[in-house]
Amino acid sequence: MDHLLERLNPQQRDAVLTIDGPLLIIAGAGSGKTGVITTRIAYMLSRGIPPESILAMTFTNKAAGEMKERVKEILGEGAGKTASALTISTFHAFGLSVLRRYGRLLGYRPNFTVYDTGDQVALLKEAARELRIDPEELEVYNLLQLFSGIKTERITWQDERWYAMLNPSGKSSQDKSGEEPSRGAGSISTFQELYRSYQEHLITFNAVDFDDLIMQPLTLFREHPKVQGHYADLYRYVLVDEFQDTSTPQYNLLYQIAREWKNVCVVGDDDQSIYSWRGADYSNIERFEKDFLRVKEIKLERNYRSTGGILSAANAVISNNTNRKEKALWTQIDGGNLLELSFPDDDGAEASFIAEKIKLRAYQESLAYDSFGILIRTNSQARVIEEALLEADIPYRMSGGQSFFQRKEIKDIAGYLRIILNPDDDVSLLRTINTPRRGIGRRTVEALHEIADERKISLYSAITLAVHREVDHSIGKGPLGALEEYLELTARYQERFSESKHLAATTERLATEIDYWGYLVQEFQKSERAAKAKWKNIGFFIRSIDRYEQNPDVLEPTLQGYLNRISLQTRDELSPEEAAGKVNLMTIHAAKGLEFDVVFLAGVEEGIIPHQRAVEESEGNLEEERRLFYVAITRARQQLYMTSCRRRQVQGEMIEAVPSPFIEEIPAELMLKTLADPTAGVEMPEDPFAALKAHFGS
DNA sequence: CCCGGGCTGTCTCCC
DNA sequence: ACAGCCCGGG
Repeated sequence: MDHLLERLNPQQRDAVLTIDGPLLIIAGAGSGKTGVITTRIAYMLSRGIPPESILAMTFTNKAAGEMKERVKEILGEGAGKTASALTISTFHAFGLSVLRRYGRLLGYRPNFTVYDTGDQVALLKEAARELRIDPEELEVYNLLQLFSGIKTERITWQDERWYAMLNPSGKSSQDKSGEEPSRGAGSISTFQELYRSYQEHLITFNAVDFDDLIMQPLTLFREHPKVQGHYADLYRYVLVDEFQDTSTPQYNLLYQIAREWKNVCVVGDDDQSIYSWRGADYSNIERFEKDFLRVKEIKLERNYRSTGGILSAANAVISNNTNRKEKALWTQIDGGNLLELSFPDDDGAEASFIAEKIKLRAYQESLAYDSFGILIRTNSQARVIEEALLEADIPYRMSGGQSFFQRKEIKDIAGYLRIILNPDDDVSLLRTINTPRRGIGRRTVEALHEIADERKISLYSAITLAVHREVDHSIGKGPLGALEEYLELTARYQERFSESKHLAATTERLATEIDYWGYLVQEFQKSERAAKAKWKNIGFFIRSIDRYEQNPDVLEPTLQGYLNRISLQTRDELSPEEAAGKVNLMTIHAAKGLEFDVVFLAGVEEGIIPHQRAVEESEGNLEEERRLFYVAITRARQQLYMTSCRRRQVQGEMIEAVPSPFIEEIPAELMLKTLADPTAGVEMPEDPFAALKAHFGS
């Protein structure tokens, strides 16, 4: 322990040693924050604080896993058990565990399902269909954002600025083909009705959405003080990382847990707050100072990551923001290379510039590919870059895009698992009822809906009624037989999953029994490769279930435990092994907390960063976009390349592009403006590794 | 009544 | 260019 403390600077050491009372750590980018947090936890344990009484909240599941690993490392041999007894999780995962334990007090049956965004969309469309509102006329994603705001009490129904965004001018008002639309989809009362229906359906389906994972535990704590007391009593030491990105309900949850012992340490950096669109509010820092009296504040301002030049550029950019805690990040690392800005002709040229440059530098400086990061503002920028990397034979990983678990083929199989666990989950039922095809089409599903809507029961119950002829219906003989088989299949696997404790093997059997492979072959007749790739993913999925079952940290592996876990994994987070030796391509959001020797920031153009929709939405968003730019810059250790295309392909069309206004906020003397060709004036051998190979004789 | 082949709008960021 | 949806054949 002592030697660890010696390695820290005075502020860091203070942060580690202050374990009692409220503590606010303002940790600038690259200030060694993660090390401080993990050392602090290890220090607490070394002082004899039981691991069960420590709660640490992180921002992503990956961060939680890594924190646990690092604490284990610090503690050394034989401390695995101690580390496992710590509670380290995201707010959402924590809320989920509370609901799993006490949800029945709120009326949840123990097998409830967690809906991700895709499920929410499906549910909303269902609700609309039932209210005879044309889903075509709804901007479902915007509407879900509105509902989220309502649920988390961030906005009220009176808040008019939201409606503007839900009524895109000139679109919904034009009726096609002169026919009356089924219902006006743009009025407040319609939205309210939809919201109510959305909520009712969640309850009927025994399902929760992400916001429920925070809001329901709060309700639980309010209505059952004993439960609140249990948690408040248990967690005598609480720590929150990325505090600037906590939302108000998350803060409230934290407060309910920490207010008793008040040993609460929050770590954050207001300059890196980049999630306000999902409710993050860094004014929680001020609330914290008011709610917990005599808060000790420690600022970590020494940066150990970046060269002086990069840091100066970052500082200059962020100083344009008003309303921030004054900070003076400094470094002892010298100025380093200038930042480089170039202007490729189009996004294709940008991509090949990046690929070439990586190849060249990897060769010239023997840099490993994983020391490069390519940052993008939107996922749509990824494709061209991926193509260039493939073309150049550069191994890479795109992270932060669609999660593995959100792929269609995975959601299909997971849909079966979900319906087996919770038959009332209509969203999963609709997904699986005719996938693979079993002859149940639109009409049959409509007939089932009629039965279900009338009685306010789930579709699964409706099927049961129909199959057992306990209700009048118009379903034909063929489809009815198919429905019966579907019922039998799910019932059979309900039994198998409860009997056999081997989840992975049972899932494999299920995939075989429904002949998912045959379905893939059928669906992808034109591309056997596509079918094979998807089947391979199913294999990965089954192995991931197996890993879950084998994981010693999971005390009692269950189908529900697994499904809950994956529903919180909304983005691909690669393990260190998977990422080794690969160039990292990701959005700026996904890059928060990471660092690379060489960083490429692609698309530094007006409309991309700052993003057009962000600035249109509200004036205040410009500062958040600037913080995003700041986060991007501060990911770089040695060198930062920025590219601003002259033209760019947007939705198939080539448009003229203009450099981002943020570029002008970087002092000119820190930046080198270059032409696009990276190889200009440098000789590249045919095989970049020929010289090395010759040298080492391999 | 179901299925496959053509057509259309689409993308900000994510627990 | 890609997923989700509409329409005519079986």
